[in-house]
Amino acid sequence: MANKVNPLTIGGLAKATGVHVETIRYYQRRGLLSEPQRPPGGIRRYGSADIDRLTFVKSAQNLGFSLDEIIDLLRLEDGAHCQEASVLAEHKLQSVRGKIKKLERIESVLSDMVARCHEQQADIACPLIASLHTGISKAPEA
Amino acid sequence: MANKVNPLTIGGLAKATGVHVETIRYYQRRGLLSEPQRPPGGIRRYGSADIDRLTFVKSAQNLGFSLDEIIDLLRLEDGAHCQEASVLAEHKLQSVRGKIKKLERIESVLSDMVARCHEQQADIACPLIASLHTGISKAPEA
DNA sequence: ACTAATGCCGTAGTCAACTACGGAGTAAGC
DNA sequence: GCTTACTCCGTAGTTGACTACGGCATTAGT
Repeated sequence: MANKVNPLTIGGLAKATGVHVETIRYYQRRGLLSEPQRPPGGIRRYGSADIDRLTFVKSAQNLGFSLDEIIDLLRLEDGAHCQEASVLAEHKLQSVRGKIKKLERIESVLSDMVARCHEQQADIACPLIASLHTGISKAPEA
Repeated sequence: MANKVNPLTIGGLAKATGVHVETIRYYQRRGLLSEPQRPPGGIRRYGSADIDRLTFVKSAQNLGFSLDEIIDLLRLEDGAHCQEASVLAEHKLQSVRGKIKKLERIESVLSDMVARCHEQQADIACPLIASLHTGISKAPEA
């Protein structure tokens, strides 16, 4: 009973996209992907539009968008809202840059600590442990 | 009934450290902070050792350690296990560097997309939305 | 025609790190 | 001595993104 344009079962769609079946069903429940009509007493079929949609979701997710944010992006999906979409993307860009800054601070503190551990020869106390007691690494929120 | 060495109630400890009362109690349940003896029919009191401990936890958390990892660090807290501690820190350092790399890739893709949105004048389609459909931004796992 | 594999569907569980709630006991200020 | 605030304790709810389960229907392969 395979449709010509929508040849895939949900399992096939899962294989084609690398997205777990249960995750696809979860996305449908969340409204990220529509559920095709189910032929009376039959099985739903999926096609390239669905693959594309899942690709979109995964791409956006890889860029750090949450599912809720992706729902927003999907509302703009026709490309007629470039302005709006780029505002969302700029916000995300700011937050990504904030996270990078924070991680870089962490990196420098951590590598300092590790370096001091390696330098230390016959000292008694571990400089890493000691540092943690002083609250040295407080990082402002991103 | 305030103790000379341990003058703080749990609420005072919360204020002194900026850690929510319920969070302190949660840490006690998780074994990150011990519960002082409760005088018969009385209330627990806390002191500077507890402040120090919470500072330790928060510092480590700010460095990206999970509570489970912090429990490990606390086992090494006496400073006699510098070697072990620095192994944990080096692992964490690797993972932090991985996260930074991944975020930097995301940053460059996002800023590209935003830039193309801004350049675009009379085009029809939004380049940002278009990019998301191609799965362009797939980032390898950290 | 029969069987193994899938699909469908609703509900429930997972993880991490909290956060909230409710009711009873205790402490502190006036 | 009264009132208000705080403590104690166990349990349950939250968030985000899934992941699993169970039972029945349907489909694909032989």
